[in-house]
Amino acid sequence: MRYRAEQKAETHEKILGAASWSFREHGSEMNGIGRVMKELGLTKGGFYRHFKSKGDLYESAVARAFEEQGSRLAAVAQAAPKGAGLRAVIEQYLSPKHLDSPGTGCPLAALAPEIARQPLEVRRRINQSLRACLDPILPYIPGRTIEEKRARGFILLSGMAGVLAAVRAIADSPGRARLLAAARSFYVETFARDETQTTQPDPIESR
Amino acid sequence: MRYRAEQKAETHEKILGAASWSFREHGSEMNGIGRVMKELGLTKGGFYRHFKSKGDLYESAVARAFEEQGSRLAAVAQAAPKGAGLRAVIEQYLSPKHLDSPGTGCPLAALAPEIARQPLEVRRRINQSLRACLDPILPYIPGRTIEEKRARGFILLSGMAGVLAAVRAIADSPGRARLLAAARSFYVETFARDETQTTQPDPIESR
DNA sequence: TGTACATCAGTGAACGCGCGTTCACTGATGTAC
DNA sequence: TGTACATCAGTGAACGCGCGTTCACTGATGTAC
Repeated sequence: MRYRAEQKAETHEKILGAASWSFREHGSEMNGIGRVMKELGLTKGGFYRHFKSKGDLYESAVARAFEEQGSRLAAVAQAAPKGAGLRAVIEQYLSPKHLDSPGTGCPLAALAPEIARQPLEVRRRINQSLRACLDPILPYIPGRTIEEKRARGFILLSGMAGVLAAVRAIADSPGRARLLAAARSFYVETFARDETQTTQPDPIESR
Repeated sequence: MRYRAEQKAETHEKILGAASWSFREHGSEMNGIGRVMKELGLTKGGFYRHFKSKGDLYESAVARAFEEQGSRLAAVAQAAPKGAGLRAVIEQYLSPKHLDSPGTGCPLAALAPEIARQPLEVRRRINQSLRACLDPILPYIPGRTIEEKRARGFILLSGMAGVLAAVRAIADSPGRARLLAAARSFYVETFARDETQTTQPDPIESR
């Protein structure tokens, strides 16, 4: 049957969204096209009207996830009080909510080693969106050149992603919460201390 | 055919070693029992004389990988000049060699998100070996209590693992090297600066 | 010391299963007249 | 406005494949006598 004219674009978006969630939540290998399509109430045969292959979907879905993550970071930074943008970003990133919802969270924390195993061509495309994901927080990062800011932003984001992934791997629940809180303090102190001290007087100092 | 009495234990070790490498190099889902056994010149049917299931192998191999990583960290720290143990650990961890050999490197950098998706029971067992992996570097970490040292050690190791995994995901080779070097400087400065200043006079200060 | 037997690490064929992908088909909608 | 036709998003059965797992079998070695 043929549907409304915009239907195809809508379905395409729905597949992308569901896959973007599913890949982050379960990893690429554990989650098949069939499952993604079934979640949307569709059959897997129709998938190939929208994407060339599973690899094509993976590229698009992970790239999309990085773009979404970038938007989220930008929104959090902008919503924060003046001079506390980076701190807000760190606190959101290392929050219990982000810890418990990998499917809607940062793709770096959910998929980094898996992305590293992808062929060069796939990594190249994903790298572009990773860079785009970093851009929104660069204004909040100290550094003389844009390259310095980029490097420091990358170190911050990948470090936090590592902590998040590692804490997710821990079984003991109170231990998780404690380590996540300790990491939050550490990253705020290390990356956002200057920010809160110099740009705005802030009576409540962390630690 | 029956082999020498010690043969079984030897084969068991060989499977464990090959799987430990293979899981880190290719991830759990992309690497099957058949491939691991074939690498050893064996057939996959014989696998079940040594392990209950693939999951059993995964647990053992990842735990083994963490223990090996712990030994490596201990060796690096002990081989370093007095007062530069942590710095040596960081420089080894964030070295180009470690970057290019995930199969023999830190399992946290190669598998963290995948471990996070494992059932609770598996994570519990792996957590023990993760903790054991952390122990060797605790003496080099500042902190008033053992819990403080553990938290700080965890933040250091998981942060570096995140950086390593993220750099591995980058396609551009000079960019990789540059970011890895920047991360190395950052972690040395942030975690090992006190060490080189207080415990031993060191004329060459990083940065 | 020599012989018969039990053991069991490893073999290789077979299994059911879910995967990614293909394809003939369907039928509601857009279009041409 | 009404009718005939073309389009193509989505269906559902089928495919080959590699996976994890099972199992009857093999045969060199250890052990009992």
